[in-house]
Amino acid sequence: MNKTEILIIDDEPAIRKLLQIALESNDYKVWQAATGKEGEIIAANHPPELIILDIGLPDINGHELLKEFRKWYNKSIIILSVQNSEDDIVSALDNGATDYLTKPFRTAELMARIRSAIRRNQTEENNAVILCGDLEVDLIARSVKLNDQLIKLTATEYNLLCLLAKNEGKVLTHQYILKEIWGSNFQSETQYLRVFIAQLRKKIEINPNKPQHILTESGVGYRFY
Amino acid sequence: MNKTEILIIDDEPAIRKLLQIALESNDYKVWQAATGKEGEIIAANHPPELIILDIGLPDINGHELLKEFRKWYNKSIIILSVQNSEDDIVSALDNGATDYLTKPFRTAELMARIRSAIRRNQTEENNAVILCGDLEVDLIARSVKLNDQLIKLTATEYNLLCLLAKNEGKVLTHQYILKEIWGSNFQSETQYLRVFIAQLRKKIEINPNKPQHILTESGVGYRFY
DNA sequence: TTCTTCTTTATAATATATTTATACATAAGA
DNA sequence: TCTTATGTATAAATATATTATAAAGAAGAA
Repeated sequence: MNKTEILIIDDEPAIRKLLQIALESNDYKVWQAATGKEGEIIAANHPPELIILDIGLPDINGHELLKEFRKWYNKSIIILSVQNSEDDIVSALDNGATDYLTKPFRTAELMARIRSAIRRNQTEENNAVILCGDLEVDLIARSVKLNDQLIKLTATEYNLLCLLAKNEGKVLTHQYILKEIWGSNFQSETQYLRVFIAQLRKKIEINPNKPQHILTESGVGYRFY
Repeated sequence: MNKTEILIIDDEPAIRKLLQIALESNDYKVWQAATGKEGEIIAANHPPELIILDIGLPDINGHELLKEFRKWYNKSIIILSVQNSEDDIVSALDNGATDYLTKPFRTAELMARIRSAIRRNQTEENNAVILCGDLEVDLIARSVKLNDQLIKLTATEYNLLCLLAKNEGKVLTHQYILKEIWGSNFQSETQYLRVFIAQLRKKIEINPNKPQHILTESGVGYRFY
């Protein structure tokens, strides 16, 4: 079982330490950043399930940083602040903050608000197990079952299937899939995708010639059911 | 445009009035209940986008009521309370409350928290579907349904239908459609358009000879309903 | 190292979509 | 009524996309 990752962005070492201890004892994996810049880098490299952001950072205005995050990061962001001004709170919430707590905060309350925020992240899309007819994809165990029979997939095959399964019913374009699985330099390598789709079909379709799960949308991409 | 509906469950008439005025001036439709029982009935009959629940109701324990709601109601519930005890807050959040404010609250902050809670309810999927009688175009999934039956369209057919559906009721000229779908070098290829309109009609019209959705505006273009 | 497994590249066969062509239908004006 | 402009129906020809298959190359484990 992978631990849920949380990123703390706060310039006060004492607060970071306090949070770290509280979070780790609740079985979270903690990343820490003392500046906004550092926080952005860590978040980009290891997108966490939740960000705790101190609004009063030395290097960058917290409200601006929040807006920056919200351009690409859509999980929870809890704001910590010594400011208790209503304007600050309203502005942060309207810029997409999930919650806003003023320092000093009560640890148990913060933990409850963190649990609540993380719970809300878990929409069906990022569910732990995706069920689809005879097919079952367990995102935590990284296993795939067809009619309760374990199926062996290579890393690439698994990643591809996950991407499709997480977007059940949606057409994913070739370009999008290539970008997600191989990276943005591979967006024109449609052939890779074809080979791997064929391999996946051989493994997860009852009749690979008449696929039930991975459907072709000619000229556009693939769709999973 | 329908107003977003909010249900207030609070036994204090003064608070209800205060909230009603604040909410209505922010263009919400407000339902009110003075007891937990009443609140459950209203919520069941008119499921609101958000519930504001006073935890200290006379007829029923607020925490129990919250649990009851969470068995079937999965939109936002904001708790109001005179209690500022950490246990109360933690318990409410862990039982599925979206947020928790203590009375007296600051109106602007409450409004911001309401906006934030409602914003999170709105997944992209709810916004990107064009409904048109028996026809449904899902722009995210890139799928088209006729009477809830999935219809298979080619890339060009789909693009054409989208363009028409996005401009429901407007006449789109041949030239404009050709420019949008095929590019500006194809503005004189009226024949392409005719072929594809015919194909679309075959697929989305109950009776392609008497089209209900794609109407011909002779000499000008096409109009979608 | 050697063997195995996985990924990348390449090719022919097949399927699907788009374009082009032709015949027919309808309505408006001379 | 005939002509003309516009639209519909249909299908063949062409272009493009996809599948099936296999071999070459790369990476990893024994």
